[in-house]
Amino acid sequence: MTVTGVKNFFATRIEEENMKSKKQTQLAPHKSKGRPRTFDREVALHRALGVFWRSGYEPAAMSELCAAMEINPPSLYAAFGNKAQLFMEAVQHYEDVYWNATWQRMEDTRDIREAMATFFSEAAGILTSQEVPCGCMVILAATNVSQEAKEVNDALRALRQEGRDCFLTRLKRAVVEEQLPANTDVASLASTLNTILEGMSLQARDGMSSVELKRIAATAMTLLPAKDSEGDVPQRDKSAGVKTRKKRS
Amino acid sequence: MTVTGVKNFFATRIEEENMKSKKQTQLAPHKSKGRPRTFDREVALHRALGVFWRSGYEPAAMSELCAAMEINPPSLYAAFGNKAQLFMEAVQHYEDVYWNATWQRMEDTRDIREAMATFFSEAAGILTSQEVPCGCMVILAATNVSQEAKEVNDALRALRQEGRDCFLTRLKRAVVEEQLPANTDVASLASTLNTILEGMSLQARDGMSSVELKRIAATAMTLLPAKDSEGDVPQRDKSAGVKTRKKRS
DNA sequence: ACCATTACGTAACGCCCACTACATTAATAC
DNA sequence: GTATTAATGTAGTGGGCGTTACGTAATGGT
Repeated sequence: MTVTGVKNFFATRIEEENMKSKKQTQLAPHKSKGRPRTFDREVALHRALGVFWRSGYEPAAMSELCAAMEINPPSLYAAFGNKAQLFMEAVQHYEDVYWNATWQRMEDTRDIREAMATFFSEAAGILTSQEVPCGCMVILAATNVSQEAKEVNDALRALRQEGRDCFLTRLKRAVVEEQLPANTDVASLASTLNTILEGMSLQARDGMSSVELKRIAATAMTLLPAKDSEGDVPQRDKSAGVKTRKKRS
Repeated sequence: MTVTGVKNFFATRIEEENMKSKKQTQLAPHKSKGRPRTFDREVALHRALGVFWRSGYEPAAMSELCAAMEINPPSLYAAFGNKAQLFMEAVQHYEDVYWNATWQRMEDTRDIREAMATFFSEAAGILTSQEVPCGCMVILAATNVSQEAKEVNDALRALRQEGRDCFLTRLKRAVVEEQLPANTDVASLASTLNTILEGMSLQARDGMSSVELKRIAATAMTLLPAKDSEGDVPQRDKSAGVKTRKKRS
């Protein structure tokens, strides 16, 4: 959902294997002629994801990736193209495995405050889910890269922008559903929430615990303006008045 | 003020010149015997700062630095030691030139809301002051560095922590001065403000304008709980009591 | 059986990095 | 003057990076 155009950032795909054998990784018999590969492509990709997540894009050396994936350079290049393509595929995998469900849950949860609180709480968990402090791969893995990795950074920046847009869409819906005041500055609020998410990612990389991050998340929830029944700024109150549920896949 | 121990992170200083000739850069006559240097050390340092700020620590190549500083490698190494020491000196210079006044102003401003609003507004200006999007050097210049640059990253992490501590100290004072409710969770609030500052830095590096950043800053100011005129309950207090306030100074 | 095709392991390739020998030049000390 | 000290420019150093030749091994097609 949040990730739409990742695979298209590198149009020249050396590897089109997933076209002809979509589901098979190692179990299904291979249709093509040559020697079959001796490693599980998805397992290798997942291991590469771990390296990229912990080290970042440029500090992750191909030798390190090869060691973690337990394959040699020629196998890696034959299966994934090059470092940038491997990284972008790892990012796609990362979003699918770690974030998509959480984003979807934010969209599905009716009450805006519960939706946001749950999202940020879960985010705090994801950001600290690795054994080593990492933060969010989309946010951090390509910061401070040299000029030649600009394409990768641009791709990740687009994904970060998608996150901000998700916040905005969700907040707009909350206004329509009268869970937020009509005069709420949803644009600034969405940007601020996205800013906090990115900041939390930096904090997580600095070693902040999940508990502390969730405390920040809880504090950030006070950014959501109280629903004005009629007056100005009363206390927060949740008498659920949900109308429609916009499900989008 | 915020920067205290930068110079001590690299105890082995090749260059102790600033001990024997503290103020002279090029103007004052040199006391020592040998051939005098033909470049202004502070000017060179300032140019190095620009390169590090825009490129980050590791992407900044020594060749790039030499070109910007208009000196050759041997002169650079003789004057600054090595890349890490040059960077830390640039960080010190960066704090002095760009941030110290702003931090100090936050401390000096009586009203907490005005202090915070001014700080974040000025921060938005600093983060976008370079021609190229950069963000904050302390926050971003050493993210995603390889293992061998860990010392540099640790030094910057300590500086980031100092920033959070500055927020905390200022907030505590505001509580004492009864500008914030007594039950304010100053620890979480300080962490959240620091998180937003770091997030703003990432946004700035992604190209966000000063205007948008200031909009975020204004939105973030709603995090500050309203001053309770009497014993009312102005702020949510669901996270129980807060302990573990680490006082460090 | 034989070929075409594909993945494999070994061993490198060229490039750029931070860093430095070395001879030279320019100042002070005596 | 001569000696001493220190900064300079040229031209490299070794090392790690991403990537790839190349010969071999293992499959399917016929």
